[in-house]
Amino acid sequence: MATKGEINRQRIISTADDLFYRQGYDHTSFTDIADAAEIARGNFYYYYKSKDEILSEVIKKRGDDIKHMLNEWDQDLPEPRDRLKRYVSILTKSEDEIQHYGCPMGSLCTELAKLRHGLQDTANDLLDIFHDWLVTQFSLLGHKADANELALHLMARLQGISLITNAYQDTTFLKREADGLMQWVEQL
Amino acid sequence: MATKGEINRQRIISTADDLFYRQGYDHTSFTDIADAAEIARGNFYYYYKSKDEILSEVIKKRGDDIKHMLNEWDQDLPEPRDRLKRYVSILTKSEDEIQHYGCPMGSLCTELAKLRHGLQDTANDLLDIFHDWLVTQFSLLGHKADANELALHLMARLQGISLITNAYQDTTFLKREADGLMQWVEQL
DNA sequence: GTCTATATACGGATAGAC
DNA sequence: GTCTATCCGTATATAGAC
Repeated sequence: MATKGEINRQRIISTADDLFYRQGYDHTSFTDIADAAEIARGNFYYYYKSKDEILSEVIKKRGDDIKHMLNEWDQDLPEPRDRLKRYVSILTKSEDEIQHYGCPMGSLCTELAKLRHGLQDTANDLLDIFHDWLVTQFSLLGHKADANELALHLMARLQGISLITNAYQDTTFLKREADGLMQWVEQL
Repeated sequence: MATKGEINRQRIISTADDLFYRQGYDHTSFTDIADAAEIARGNFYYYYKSKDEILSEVIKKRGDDIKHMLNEWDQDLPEPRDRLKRYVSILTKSEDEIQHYGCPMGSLCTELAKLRHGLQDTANDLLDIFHDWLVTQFSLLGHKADANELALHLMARLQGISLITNAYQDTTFLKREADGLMQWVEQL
């Protein structure tokens, strides 16, 4: 049963999630979140006692979302090679978001590193979820010995492509690189 | 002749340059810069009329620094392949900075995109300086037709490696990827 | 649980004495 | 050119009426 309080808590977190992605964590104020979620600013602290706590919940939510997505991929795609291709296709499937706001994980990790924020390690857990899943897929493909290296390599490729696409606000490069990565996965 | 005013202007910009890199632009206050440069906060506006103007000057300085560096490389290294290797070796030569603060250009572009800052295009000019230089080197190497693609590809690789290194605060991956890129340049 | 009003700190930016 | 004092807006966070 979803009480009204739980609905409000969820709305705060998903609104903050969206705004942190589009504007950055530090640059997003309580007023921004309150206005977007249509919840009075003062009423806010009834649900969460600090901005850090909201960030912590946002990261937790993102982790749950990623795990849920990877579980779906595992169920839909029995072949590890198809799963890796699905991973690469994140680029083309979310090219509009990447163009305007970059990668949600990558840009958050970059920002928290500059802020020397205490939740930096927590944000890295998001990278680890993908990393561990990729290691599994590369291992299943018969690259057990260098699965860790391949996983990090592929993640870094996606991060670099996202960053350049976001900086130039243009998806031409992204499309070409996504094609190249698909062939790379194909030939593994 | 360097007047005292010019020395102060330079000190403000190079202090801001350093702090914008390590803390981010938005997160760096006038107080931070004033304290680090040992110049009174009020005295500050005698030299620059806004924080944006300081950012603009910092970007200009970074551009000048990059151009100067590339000119030196051109003079020291007659072979385009050696020049490309020198570019890749940025990673290992500045691995400590990358580990703690990421790539100065990449992290600035990422931040300005989130802030929807008016100087975003100006920051992209820094990327263009490298891009144009890389296009020249790939063309000289006989890859004139796809020099643009190769240049963007290589830049994105460095950005991805820098971001992952910065997030995990570990240079193991960077060293391995730098080796891989060296081989890639060798086999072109 | 929800609202208004407000405390407190710090941001960028300015005025004016010296 | 250099300093102190200060304006004004906004940030996070809290108090307390309802």
